[in-house]
Order: sequence, then C-alpha cells, then structure tokens
Amino acid sequence: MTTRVVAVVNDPKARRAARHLQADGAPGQSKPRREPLTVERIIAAALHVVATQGYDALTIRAITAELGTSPSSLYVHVVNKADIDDLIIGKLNSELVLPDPDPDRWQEQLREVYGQIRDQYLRYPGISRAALAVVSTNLETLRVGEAVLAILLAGGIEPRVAVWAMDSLSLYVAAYALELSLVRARQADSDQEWVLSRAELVQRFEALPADRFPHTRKHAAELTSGHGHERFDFTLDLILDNITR
Amino acid sequence: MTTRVVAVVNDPKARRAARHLQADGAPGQSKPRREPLTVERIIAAALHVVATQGYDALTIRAITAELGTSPSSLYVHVVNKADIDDLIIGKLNSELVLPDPDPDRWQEQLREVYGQIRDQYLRYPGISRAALAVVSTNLETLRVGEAVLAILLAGGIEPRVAVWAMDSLSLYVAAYALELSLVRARQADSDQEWVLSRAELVQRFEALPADRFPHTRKHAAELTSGHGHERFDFTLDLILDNITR
DNA sequence: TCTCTATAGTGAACTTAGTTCGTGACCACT
DNA sequence: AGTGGTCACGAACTAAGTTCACTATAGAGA
Repeated sequence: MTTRVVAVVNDPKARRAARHLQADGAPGQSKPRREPLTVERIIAAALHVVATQGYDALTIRAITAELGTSPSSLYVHVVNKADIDDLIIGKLNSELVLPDPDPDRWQEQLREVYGQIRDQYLRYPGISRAALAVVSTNLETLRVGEAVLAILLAGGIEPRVAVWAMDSLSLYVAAYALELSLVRARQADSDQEWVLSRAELVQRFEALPADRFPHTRKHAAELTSGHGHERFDFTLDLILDNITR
Repeated sequence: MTTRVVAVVNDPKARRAARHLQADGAPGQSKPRREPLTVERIIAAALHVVATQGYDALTIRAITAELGTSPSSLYVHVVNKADIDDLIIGKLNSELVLPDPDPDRWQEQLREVYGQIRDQYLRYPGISRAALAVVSTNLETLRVGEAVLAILLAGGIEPRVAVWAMDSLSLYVAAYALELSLVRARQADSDQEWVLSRAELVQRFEALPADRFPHTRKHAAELTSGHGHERFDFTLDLILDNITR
C-alpha cells in the first residue's frame, strides 16, 4: 500500500530504521527485480498464516513455505521475528478507518474505532499477543493513537485523562481479543486431552463445593452470557461514560 | 502450603487431574523419599527464575538447573510447560489475601485486591502473559474470582454486571502489568540495538511531523506522566465508579 | 557486449527449547 | 533375596529462530 523506501541496503537493521523513520511515502529509489521478495509480500504471507492457522502457527518457516523460499531468505528484509510482529501490527493499524473527530459523536466514534480494532484482532486469532508486545513503536500505531486522542480531545476530555483513557482502552481491547481468541482456540482443538474440555469445565463448576464457591456456582451462567460483544461494549461504555467527569 | 495428594501415580496427566479436582487438602498417602522432587519445589524454583530473570527466561532447563536435575525429571510431576504456567499462577493466586466482603467498603476492597494482584504480577515480570493464557482453569484462580464476586455482590452490584466487571478488571490488571513489565524490560536491556532506545523514542516523538501528529506531539509528556500507579488507579476508578448505576 | 560489483537469495548448520524414551536406581513389601 | 512400582535421568528427537558462507543475478560502467 504505502510506497516504501526500498533502500538498497543489505543490513536489515538499517532497513528497519528506515521503515520507522519515514513518515510519508518518499521512496528513495525503487529497484524492482524479477519476482523479488519484498517486505510487503512477507507481511501478506504472515497475515495469511495468522488468519488461517492462528498466531501460534506464525513461524519463520511457515511464512517462507507460503512464499516458496527458505527461512534465511527472510532475513535479508527483516531483522527478527519480533520485527515481523511489528510489521504485521503496523499493517493492520494502517488499514483502520479513522474518522474525523466530531465533538458531538466522540463516544460513538470511539466505540466504532475500537470495534474495528477488536474485529481485526479476532480476524487474526492470537495476534493481539503481538499487539500487546509492540507498545506503539511504529508509525502506524502512532497514527491510530493520534486519531483516538483527537476524538477524545474533541469530546472535551482533559488531555491527561484523554491519554490515560486511550491507554486503558487499547490495553482492554487487546486483552479482550486475546482472551477470546484463546477460548475459541481451546474449543477448536479440545482433543488435547490434558486440557479440560468445555463439558468437563461446566461439570466442574457444578461440582464445586457450595460452601466455598457459592457465588461462582450461582452465577457461572453469566460468565458465558452476553451475545456477541455485549461484554466488550459493557466495558467500553463503563470507561467512556465516566471520563467526562 | 496446601497439603496435596501425592497420589502414587506415574502418569502426570492423572496428577494434574488430581491437582485440579481436590478442593481441599485431603492427602491420599504421602510417600516421602530422600530428597524428592515435588511439585512444590518445582513451583518454587520456577517462581524464583521468573522473579530474578523474568518470564521469558522461564524454560524447563532453567528450572531444572535451579533444582540441580535434568529436564526429563520434571515430566514425572508435570505434564507440560503450560502445566507449569498453570501451577505458578495458581500458587500466586493462593497467596493473595482476600478480605471478607464489607458492603460499605466494597470499592476500597476491590482496589486493594487488584492492587495486590498488580504488585504480584510486577514482582514476577512478564508472568501476566501466563496469567492471560490460563483463563481460570484452576481452583486457586476460582477462589480469587469467588472473592471478587462476593465483594461486588455485597456492594449491591447486579450479578450480571458483577461478573462482567470482574472480567474487565482481571483483564485490565493483567494487560497493565504485562505492558509495564515489557517497558521495564526494554529499559533494562536497551543494548539490543535493533530496538529503539528510550532517547531515540523521545527524539522521534519530537521529530514527528506536526501536521500529522499534533496531539501526540503535544501530549507526549502525559504518556509517561503519573507517579507510581496513578494510571492504574485511574482506570480502576473509572470502572468501579460506574458500575453502581 | 563484457565484466564487475553490490545485493538478493539460499542451503546447511548452529542454538535453544520442549518433549519422549529406555534404562537404571531406589523403596516397600513379600 | 526377589519383585513390582515409582522416581530420576541421560540421550536423543523435533521444532523454531538465527547465522554464515556461498551463489546467482541485475544493473552500471568500460
């Protein structure tokens, strides 16, 4: 998508630095080869792996298998596995549609943006683990932060509160998506006998000693209650409704 | 701490099942050996590794080195690496001091409990990653959940809201601690040249194009502001102050 | 057109980590 | 002593991230 500095530099560290520095598409010199392995292709392959097999399956070898190359080939374009994580998170962030701040609809706008983020995380199961690790070190992440901040400030939220709220919201989406991905993955391959199956879990809840776990027993049903992302919306509203004061 | 069924069973899966099922200390038959490797010793060693070197350093071999044994020895007592994660999270949870619900002080009590959890996570850097993965499958975690639920219900919170709030709070502490651990770790070994140093990061913030990142530039200072856990308290209050309505 | 050089690409191998297996040690009871 | 079962362990296997020496190739310049 974004034109990128394909600086003809062998050192991938320098490449990474260049990637992070360039604020806008200002290509140094493009140097197309026959069917060149590019960072874009690597990102695409990586995202495909995550989408189809989950983040745990995102190994260097899985990516290169997707691309029909060998592991070492990646290291011409990429520093690290962590670098790849950084890149795919950046890519996802770059795809978010960020609205122009509307002071009258700031809460709605935030719900919309974080809804996008949530859905994106869930589309790439487990990727929120990477998102939690990245900590806004790349430009695309900053772009999203900037937009969220703009919406909050437009809503009349005091700067310090705005920054903190942004932080809370971001942490929460990531954690929510991570947990949900895990639960889903667990449901998928419950053939892993050593892990308790859902039935066993429910059974165990009911088998809990009533004297020690009265509330948990009584309200276990609520734990899984809530259609769709009702639980998510609940927490978002909790935060958004309260920062105005 | 807890007396445990040292069931004389070779199969570690059976052991795990036994661990999870026993609600109270009802030892089958204890069978002490000379200097036996026990689950307790494994947990202690594991926690020591995490406390001193961080969760990333928690490898099977690191644990066995601590214990002076070999990797394979662990598998007599433990199913998995994941099982170890489960055990240490359980251990930490078992150490939390949970107050008797006081309807008049429910918010204060929750702040106190989650403060304990936060501090514990931070004492064992990175361990919140394991906490996020466990998803309350063991009894000690249920014990904490039960207590939190009890406090919320005592505070007059509607059951469904209480359960959801508990979920949000738990996710948030874990994510908060995880992020903080990461930041601290990054500060510690910033010799990793490929990662941007703190100075570089600040420098970059200031170098951001003012037209695209006005808010981020202007309020970058607030990001790191807040002494101690002010940011944490802020979010907790956001949630706690709002669930009453 | 030919050569030269820098860079992209690659196979093989190294390292670390989780896990398994066969074997031996040890204890308890017969 | 013998026997059975538990516990411990060394060695080895697999998977994954990473490095390195080497090759292939495209484009620049002679």
